[in-house]
Amino acid sequence: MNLEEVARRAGVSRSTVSRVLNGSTGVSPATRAAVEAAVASLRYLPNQAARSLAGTRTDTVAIVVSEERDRVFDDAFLTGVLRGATSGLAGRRAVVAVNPREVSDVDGALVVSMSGHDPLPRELRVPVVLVGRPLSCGLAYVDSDNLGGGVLAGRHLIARERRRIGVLAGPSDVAACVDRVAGLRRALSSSPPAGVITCALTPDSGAAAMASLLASVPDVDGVFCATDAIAIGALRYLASVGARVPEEVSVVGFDDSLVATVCTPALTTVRQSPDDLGNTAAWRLVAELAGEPDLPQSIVLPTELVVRGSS
Amino acid sequence: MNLEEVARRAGVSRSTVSRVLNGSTGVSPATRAAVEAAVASLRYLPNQAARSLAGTRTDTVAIVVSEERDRVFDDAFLTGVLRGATSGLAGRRAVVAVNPREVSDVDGALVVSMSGHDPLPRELRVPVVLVGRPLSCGLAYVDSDNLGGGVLAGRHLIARERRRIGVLAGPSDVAACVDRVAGLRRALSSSPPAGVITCALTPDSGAAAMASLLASVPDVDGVFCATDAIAIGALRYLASVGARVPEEVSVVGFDDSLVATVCTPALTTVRQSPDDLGNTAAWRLVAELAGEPDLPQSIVLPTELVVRGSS
DNA sequence: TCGGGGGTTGGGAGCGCTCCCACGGCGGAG
DNA sequence: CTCCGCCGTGGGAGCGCTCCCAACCCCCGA
Repeated sequence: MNLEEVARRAGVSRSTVSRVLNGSTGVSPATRAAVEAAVASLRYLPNQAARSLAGTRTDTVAIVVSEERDRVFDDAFLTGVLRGATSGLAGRRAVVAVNPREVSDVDGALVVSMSGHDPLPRELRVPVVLVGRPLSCGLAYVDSDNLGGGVLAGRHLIARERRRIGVLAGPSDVAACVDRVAGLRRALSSSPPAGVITCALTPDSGAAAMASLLASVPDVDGVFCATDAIAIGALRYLASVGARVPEEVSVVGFDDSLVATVCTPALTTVRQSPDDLGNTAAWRLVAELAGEPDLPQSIVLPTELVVRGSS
Repeated sequence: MNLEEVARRAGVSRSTVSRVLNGSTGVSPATRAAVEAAVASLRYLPNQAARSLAGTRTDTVAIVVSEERDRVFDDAFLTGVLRGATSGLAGRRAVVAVNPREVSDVDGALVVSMSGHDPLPRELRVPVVLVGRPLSCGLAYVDSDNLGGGVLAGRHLIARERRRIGVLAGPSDVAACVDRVAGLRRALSSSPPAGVITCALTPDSGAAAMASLLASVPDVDGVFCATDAIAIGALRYLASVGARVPEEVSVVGFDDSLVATVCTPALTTVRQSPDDLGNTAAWRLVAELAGEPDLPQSIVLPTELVVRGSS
């Protein structure tokens, strides 16, 4: 089943069918109708390989998940982004890859990378949109309003009359964490945090960080954690030393992952929407591929405070 | 950059380069080395579109995530399968799709579908391997040993001297749930469950199911939940009515998702490995595409009981 | 010495499509 | 009425590769 057959069926030429199938300017309505009828009755599907070979585009976009370290991504974050992205790709094929080097023959790429300094996106010779703000390079990106979310968390802790606030900040090379903590600092401007501990993005690391925070600031009464995973560890440690949450210490996380609703007490956190992130990034990439002018270099999606029992 | 250039650089013909790049029988060692050197120095990457067009395969596999209902999949399950699958695809490209109808121009497909009766895989005109046992069709599949896991859970409840065991069974058209419950029944053969409630795969639905189980079997002392998500709801409901877990009621889940470690008490559950599932399915598909004979129609991966505080 | 065969290699054809140019027919202007 | 220009259409070229067949070379046996 190829163009030629459709053309024969419609009583026109290959070229005309191609015109109808594509942008198709300058085809008379009658001809167009005939072609469309032939396409429908033959259930014709264009051969993507031939299209790519002859044309200048592949109608394929790479989704690169750069997961260098162990499971830095919240699984729900990743599936959300993936789900949003695939639905926003407007008919283009999505090839997923873990390694950007594997990527070739695509029109563009969506790169989900936690590490803010990842040089790999630059090596792709196609338009790239990042999911998550990069720390170093100047590529287009879509990100949650981590700074604003941090501000919300900070204001909330202040409203709860917390005065000795500690921060479990996550890694210093993860832009999202950096921004979240920056937001908190902004909200706390008059009274800076009593202690800031960097840590990895796991509950265990969060627990360890909570321990050292408590060691250096024994009277801490509020803890802002850069991610829910860290907060889970913090809660666990606090419980293990008998500190009451939220009476003695308020704990606020970030992400609103599923665990935030399940832990005890349920976690006050800042919600972001991974689906929207993926979807928006896909939209931005598609727009760029379509040649739309004046596209924003960065897009920031709102975050929202969700108050639960831990604060 | 095309074959011709590589050929010129290596001082051979297009055909010879092609031979080296592919299975390549009958190329002299010297020639092969020259070609490989040229390929390397030119950083040549074959054009996938041209390959697909000229050859009989596309080196592309579809990963179809058939997520009809709302979020039936545990996110961690999906990311695990995806991660495992992409790494097991042996260099083939993976295109992800939500709808099998979008899929064309692929050599084969991996279908992750919760619904056991999905007719869509059959419509794909390529080899298909399912992740998860289908209820109706006879396609090749890879699945966790849900039955065996159910048996482990049942034996565990018996060892805990539970005698009035209830089941929150999940939906009756989800093969994994059906199998898990069947395993439990097998372990409990001499004393069948005191009550079986079907429910959706969400904590809320689990909580509601726990309520009706408690209504019909007030003295229930053990609950087997077909998934951790259901178990979370059950725990929540039990806590809300003041039932002590595990003293009065033992609760066992299935999946060993992250929440199982976070809830209170931590959940005894059956562990499966989504990564292995995806990886094995990919391997099976690749083997079939490579024409390997005598491939198993079904592959079942082991599950493992993880005992925590809830039982 | 000559012919035959196997191991290597080269080149043509063609996959299905897009792009581009050329061609025919029609209407309006001169 | 003729000429020009435009709209709509057809067909050639060629994208980069694989597949197939033919050509070649060298070594062996007769």
